[in-house]
Amino acid sequence: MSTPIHTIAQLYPRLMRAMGHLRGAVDETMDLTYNQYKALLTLSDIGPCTLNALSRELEIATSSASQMVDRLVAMGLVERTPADGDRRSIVLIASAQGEGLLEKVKEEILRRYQDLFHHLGSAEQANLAGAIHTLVRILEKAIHGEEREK
Amino acid sequence: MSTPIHTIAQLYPRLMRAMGHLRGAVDETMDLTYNQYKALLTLSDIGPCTLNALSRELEIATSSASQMVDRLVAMGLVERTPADGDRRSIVLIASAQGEGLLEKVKEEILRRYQDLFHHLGSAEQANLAGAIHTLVRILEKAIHGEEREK
DNA sequence: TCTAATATTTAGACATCCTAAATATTAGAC
DNA sequence: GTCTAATATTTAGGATGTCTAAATATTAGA
Repeated sequence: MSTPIHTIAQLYPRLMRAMGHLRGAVDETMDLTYNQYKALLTLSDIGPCTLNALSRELEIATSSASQMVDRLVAMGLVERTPADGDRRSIVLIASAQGEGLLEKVKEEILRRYQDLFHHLGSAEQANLAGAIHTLVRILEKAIHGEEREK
Repeated sequence: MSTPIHTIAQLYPRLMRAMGHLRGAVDETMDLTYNQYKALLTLSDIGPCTLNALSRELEIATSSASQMVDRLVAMGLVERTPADGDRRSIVLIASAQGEGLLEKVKEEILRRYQDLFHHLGSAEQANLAGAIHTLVRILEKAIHGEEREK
């Protein structure tokens, strides 16, 4: 038996390692840990939100998100303000400094990828970009479908 | 400017999140942490090796690998034996139990992926498998090229 | 108004990672 | 041949990131 799903499961370990290298390229470009980068980026992407919403998006416990935000606030990258309307809630936003850092990291990632991929011919670069695009599109579709089922 | 590399850098956050879901599917299928799974799988893939070789492969400090191996040995999944020839070295191998666990996890990942992807048509499943295959092939080529430069 | 639900934080525990230092062994200069 | 430098691993101490459970504060609803 060799369905596409078998192929995917079989490729998973190699995919995992290859992605590790791609992530390593990101790690090297910043002072943040990868999880801090992920949290800041998520916050910037989804915009002002509560701690609850952020923890749901990151798929971690609310208490973990609380501590993560503690560190980001201490670094001046995120701001905590009380929500008006519900005094239990707080509103989180990426600070101007946080947004600036994300911008800088984005540029550095680009430079790092140019180093990593400059050996590939332009056809292979285009194939890679196409494969990533396809992967993201289909995975997002599958994940979205799964979430609706719950 | 919009080269393929720009596209890749731009897609990176979405790729990271989508891959997170794929990894989540793995996490749920086992009692090991993800890092323990990764270490065990790597050990199984590269075969008997020293701690140094394993830490290089996992791209973590040797001392971190030492602790990781401590836990895997305590669980009976890995065996530490003194290397003959160089008494400073040890040889690590995945135990029969460790290999058995990897086999079981592989089957469970397959089941999990069948759930995750069953909504997609077979054409989309084939596209996804193709994209992953392309991604792995090209990333491994780029990484290999980079390592040679060092 | 009192109880239950919701939003966040705090506490305690474990895994993972790091750097630096300790230990043991081997290799190489001389 | 011996002494020093390099190598392989472990141990120690510290930071982050995660969890569950419990504490606190506030809101919603019977």
